[in-house]
Amino acid sequence: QICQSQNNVFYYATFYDTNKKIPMYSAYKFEGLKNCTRLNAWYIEPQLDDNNAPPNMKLEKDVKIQGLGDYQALNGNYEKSGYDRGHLAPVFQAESQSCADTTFTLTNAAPQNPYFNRGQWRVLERNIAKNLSDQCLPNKYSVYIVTGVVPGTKNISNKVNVKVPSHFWTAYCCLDNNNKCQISGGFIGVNENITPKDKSVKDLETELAKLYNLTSFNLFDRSTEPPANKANQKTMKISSFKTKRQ
DNA sequence: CTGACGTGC
DNA sequence: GCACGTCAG
Repeated sequence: QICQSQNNVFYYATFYDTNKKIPMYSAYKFEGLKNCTRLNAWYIEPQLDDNNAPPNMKLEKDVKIQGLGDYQALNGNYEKSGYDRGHLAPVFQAESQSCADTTFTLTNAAPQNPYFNRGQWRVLERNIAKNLSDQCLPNKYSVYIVTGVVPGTKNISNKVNVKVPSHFWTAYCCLDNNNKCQISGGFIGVNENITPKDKSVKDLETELAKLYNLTSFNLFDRSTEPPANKANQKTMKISSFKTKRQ
């Protein structure tokens, strides 16, 4: 579990698989379209490979620790792989420029078919942002989005142990003053440039439980109580995994 | 940094 | 034509 931060300010949360070296999901709050610009570099998270490192993302060239890359993907893993570093928490839906900057960390990215990333997935991110802006923000709902992947069996390349997702999915939930979800929905698509399928949260949970081989899977916190307050006083609703055994 | 590419509007 | 999200050099 990583709370993505720069200078100790936290912007969103990621559940990262250090074995497969891709995130399972990123969860964040949507506050409208901000026209943020993109970085042209990707950060990494030193604390994954070094327990003593502080939890702020850094540029790879500024990190000098032994065993770098043992527990996370590095930029070189993606080079000439034929895959994009596809954002989970996207730039397009970021709440601020600093937030957009912090999405450029490899723990928030997974190998994505470039035509899918730049094609149908991009269209989906934009459509969701527009619908949420029209339907939820004017009502003063708090909008939470969680975006994740289903790991496939393929590695990004012969020698590099970074798993290529079989699917990308995303789900949103608009909470009213009483923390009740008033508007919600989701999408899932295979990692090819095919239009992702529209799903209710419930149907998406059922499909994901099957794909993850879990007994149940909850995208959003079922409780009406706000979750433990963390991460810059944002009440982030994190999806939860319930595994058969762990 | 710049230039380029494919997608989709 | 234009915006977008990337990549290569």
